[in-house]
Amino acid sequence: MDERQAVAAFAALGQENRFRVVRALVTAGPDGLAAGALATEVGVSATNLTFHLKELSHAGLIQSRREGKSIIYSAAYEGLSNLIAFLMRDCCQGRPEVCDPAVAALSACDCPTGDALHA
Amino acid sequence: MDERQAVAAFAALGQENRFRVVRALVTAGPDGLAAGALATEVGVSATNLTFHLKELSHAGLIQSRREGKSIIYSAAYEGLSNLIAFLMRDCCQGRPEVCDPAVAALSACDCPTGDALHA
DNA sequence: CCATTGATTCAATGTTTGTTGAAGCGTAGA
DNA sequence: TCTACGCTTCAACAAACATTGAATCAATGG
Repeated sequence: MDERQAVAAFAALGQENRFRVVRALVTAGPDGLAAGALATEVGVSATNLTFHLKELSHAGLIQSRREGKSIIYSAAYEGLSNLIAFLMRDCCQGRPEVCDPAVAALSACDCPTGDALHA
Repeated sequence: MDERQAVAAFAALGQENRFRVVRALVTAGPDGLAAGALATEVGVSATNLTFHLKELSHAGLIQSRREGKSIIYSAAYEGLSNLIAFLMRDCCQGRPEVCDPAVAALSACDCPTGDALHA
């Protein structure tokens, strides 16, 4: 991930409705959510949602697939992790002030990666 | 850090010139850089830089202090790490697809935190 | 084939954001 | 105190962004 992509991803996340979309999709897991369900959950019109979904897709943070009449959106985990990795690499630079708290947060997390850090 | 703050921080980083400012300040370390030096390094006018610095300061990503005629800006490490931590907590949710690569990036990093992970 | 449902495209609009140049404020040195 | 320097404030403007409603497209069921 280069600077241009990272900035685009940050810009995509720097909008309330888009951020909520990503959050909802990450929470939903790999199965994702249909556009209609997303619109309801986030509280925006279908038209407006489409606009934001395009933006997020272009930033590599989400992906979509058709399933019958619905279009299912899901989080692009790789894009998200690349963004975190880029942020850490960029901020780390020999300074634990930034990285340590991030790792601490990860350790407190309930996921397998967090568990591994406990060992 | 709540959602509102996180979105503001992402929006702040989602602009090329602002992103470069943060990068330059993180690289510069705790000593920071004078506004003039920053303007030169990022390649924007003094007026424009002030605009972006205000934006970043308001997002909690940088801080400033006066030193003689100059005003020295420096990275707010706490704000940055809070952002990373928030992103990881929000994205992790029991899924190693996101967290694992981030940790891998950290491990490859040359900083003390990365070194600790090697052990 | 027609009607219906789910989602996108299009055009229009109001709002926010980024950029610029001129003017102003604070600090330091002569 | 006068001048120079560094940075910020202000006002103005252009560009980008977010939102809306009407029209359109794709898939399904009767």
